[in-house]
Amino acid sequence: MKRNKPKYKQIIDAAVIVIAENGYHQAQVSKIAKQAGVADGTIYLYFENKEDILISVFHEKMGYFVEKMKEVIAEKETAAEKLLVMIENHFKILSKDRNLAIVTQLELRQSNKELRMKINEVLKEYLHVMDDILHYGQERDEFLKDIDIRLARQMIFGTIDETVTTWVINEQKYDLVSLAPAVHKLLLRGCALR
Amino acid sequence: MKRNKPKYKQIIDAAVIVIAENGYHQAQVSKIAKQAGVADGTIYLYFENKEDILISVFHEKMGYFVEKMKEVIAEKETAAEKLLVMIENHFKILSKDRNLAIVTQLELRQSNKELRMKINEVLKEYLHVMDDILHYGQERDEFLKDIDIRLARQMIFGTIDETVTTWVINEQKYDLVSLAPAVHKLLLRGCALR
Amino acid sequence: MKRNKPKYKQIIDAAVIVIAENGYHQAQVSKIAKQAGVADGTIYLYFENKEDILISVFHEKMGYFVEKMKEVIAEKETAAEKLLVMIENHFKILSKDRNLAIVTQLELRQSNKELRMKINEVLKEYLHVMDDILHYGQERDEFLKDIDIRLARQMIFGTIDETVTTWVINEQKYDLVSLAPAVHKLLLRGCALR
Amino acid sequence: MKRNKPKYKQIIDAAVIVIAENGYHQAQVSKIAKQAGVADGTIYLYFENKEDILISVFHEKMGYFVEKMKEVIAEKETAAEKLLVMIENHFKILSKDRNLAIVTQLELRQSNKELRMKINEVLKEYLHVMDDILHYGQERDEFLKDIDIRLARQMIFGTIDETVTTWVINEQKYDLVSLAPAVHKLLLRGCALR
DNA sequence: GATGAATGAGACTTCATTCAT
DNA sequence: TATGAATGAAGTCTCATTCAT
Repeated sequence: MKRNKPKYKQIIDAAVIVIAENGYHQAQVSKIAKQAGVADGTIYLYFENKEDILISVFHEKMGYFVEKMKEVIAEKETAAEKLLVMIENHFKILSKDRNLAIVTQLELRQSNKELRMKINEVLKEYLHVMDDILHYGQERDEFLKDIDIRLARQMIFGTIDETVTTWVINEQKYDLVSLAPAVHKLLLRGCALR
Repeated sequence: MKRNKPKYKQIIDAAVIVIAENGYHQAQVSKIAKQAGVADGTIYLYFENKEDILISVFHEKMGYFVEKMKEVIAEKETAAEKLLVMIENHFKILSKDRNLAIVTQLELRQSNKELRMKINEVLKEYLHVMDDILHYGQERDEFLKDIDIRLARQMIFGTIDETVTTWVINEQKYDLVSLAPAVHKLLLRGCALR
Repeated sequence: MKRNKPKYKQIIDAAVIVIAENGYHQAQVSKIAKQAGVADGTIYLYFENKEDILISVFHEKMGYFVEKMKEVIAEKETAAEKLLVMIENHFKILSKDRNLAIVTQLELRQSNKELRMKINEVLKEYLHVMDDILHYGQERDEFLKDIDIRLARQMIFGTIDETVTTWVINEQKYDLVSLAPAVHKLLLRGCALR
Repeated sequence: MKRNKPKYKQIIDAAVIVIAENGYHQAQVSKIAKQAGVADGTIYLYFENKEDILISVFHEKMGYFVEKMKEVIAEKETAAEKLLVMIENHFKILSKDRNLAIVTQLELRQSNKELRMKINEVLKEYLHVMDDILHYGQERDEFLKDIDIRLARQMIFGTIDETVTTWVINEQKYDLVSLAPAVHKLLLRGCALR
């Protein structure tokens, strides 16, 4: 399995750095190879083509993401708490790896439709985690029964994503993680007084 | 003023069609010219360069967007109603012009960072409209006083945007406009029972 | 005769200014038209094509050049004196019209082979003036009988031309005309002590 | 060092041939690549851009030129002899490589101002060789002490250059090298009887 | 005579991918 | 396994010239 060889991860990590530093359109295969300390041709021993590198970047990082999420969520009892730790950890992981944040929020979105479709496939697993929390909340009578799960998930993901993107665009100059409680509250309670 | 000449709009409209049908990276100037029924060189009598076409597409369409929004919002009394018509009209406009929806939600996001920065400039005006509604709601004691306006706006925009994008990715096969009330309710009330 | 209409000269003069200020390759027909205060299309009522403008520039200016030369030369008795006033006037005319100097010494030489061949045709008349002086000098026993007229003319023209070009490249920052006597002496006496 | 790899010289030589045969403005990169027997892209492994090819052509050939000159000049005792062998060799080198003659005398002069400035830098070394001979001649009391070195150099270079250009324009149909003694005599003795 | 909007051909350069070593 | 030199397709933009008004 190529996935487990050292050069595989070496190239993935090089890709994140090169894309973050140079932007998606300036991340040539030769630059990634140089950053990874291998020859251009070596890339093709581990990846089908350039697109495969980018998908693998997302796959690899998102895999860790979802795994981590499931872990922290399982430790909490209520749906509200689960949602909070999910938001917190989403913010934490991207705060810790600024390059990854730039790559996922800005650069990878410049890829073509086809690549983005494949990225969305990977994303789905994360979206399912959100759906699970929502169902769980409804079952426990924490969340409204009549909300449309898909819409609620779009609200949650859209809000989190927009928040992170705004933070990245503003060059990460404020603390993202500390926004988690307010975002959490907003998602739970909405804007209205009631 | 070139902006008012018929060929200007002709080219803008051609660009939307070509980008929607072929994707951002396959929208060559020659294709746009052909679609617009003009010579390649004519494009450059009306636009500085290819990027200028794309910015102008966004500018032109978003200009209409914001104008329309301000109009329908002004007609409503409460902040809640204003928010509802904003969501409705956002969905309506993109539902009516499916090509535009594809272009704004998927294709234009593939542009490089520089172009996206310029697009963001245009977007800001729309975001201000959202801020205005939020402030207005707080003044009228419709909305919670302690919510962070920026976060709330990110929730609103993020949710709307994510909803439209999901709809476009699913090839627009369900009715977007009819989702407006549910999205509106979610944004106002959140997920929780309270 | 178009040559005598005011717009003809207007365009010629505009061409000299535009070429001097922008360089040969940046002297577009539209710029010349603008400088001349006419529409692009009007150019083509007076000139066949762009090349025709450039040849005409040279023709028109060189016509004056040769005329002036013949005039001042006729006033002198000896071949040596004739040569001196020729050099002096060559330097004077180009010193007075700095734009023309730039155009003839630097810019017009960037034209293609074909155009330069045509320019050379125009130049020939000037070269004949030099030949005439040389023959006259040999007849009067002022000049060596055994020199090859063509080579001598190449020396005279080459030296004058190289001197003017060096002066233009050095941004005309010293007085060209005052070099005339030294150049004259060099051409007459050569470098050697004898 | 790319300069020493075989393809580097291969491309330089191809450029000389293509420019001589097609003219400066018709010397497309693709033609040069074809003539050199490499792919278009290969050109860019050895040269920054098209201009770089042209500068390199001049640099490479002129380097040989100056080297050769210094060599033959060193072998002669008197300034007059040095001048003679310089003229002879200038004529010889260009006579032997007719394509190079066309390129240096006609085609490369069509380049833009910027490129010509860079070419002039390379030329300066050759002009210094002339200056050295002139100084040497003055020290040895072979040449007049009161001549202006720069003017004299302009005479020498202007004459040689004009002679070669005339020969190239006349399609090289007479023997250039045999003109060397007469040119030499002219430069030394001038036109006058004394 | 005068205008100026429209035309459309043409070339430099990049970079993902290959393959002989 | 690993290398890296070589490949070659493909697109933006300029500008001389035309011609309907």
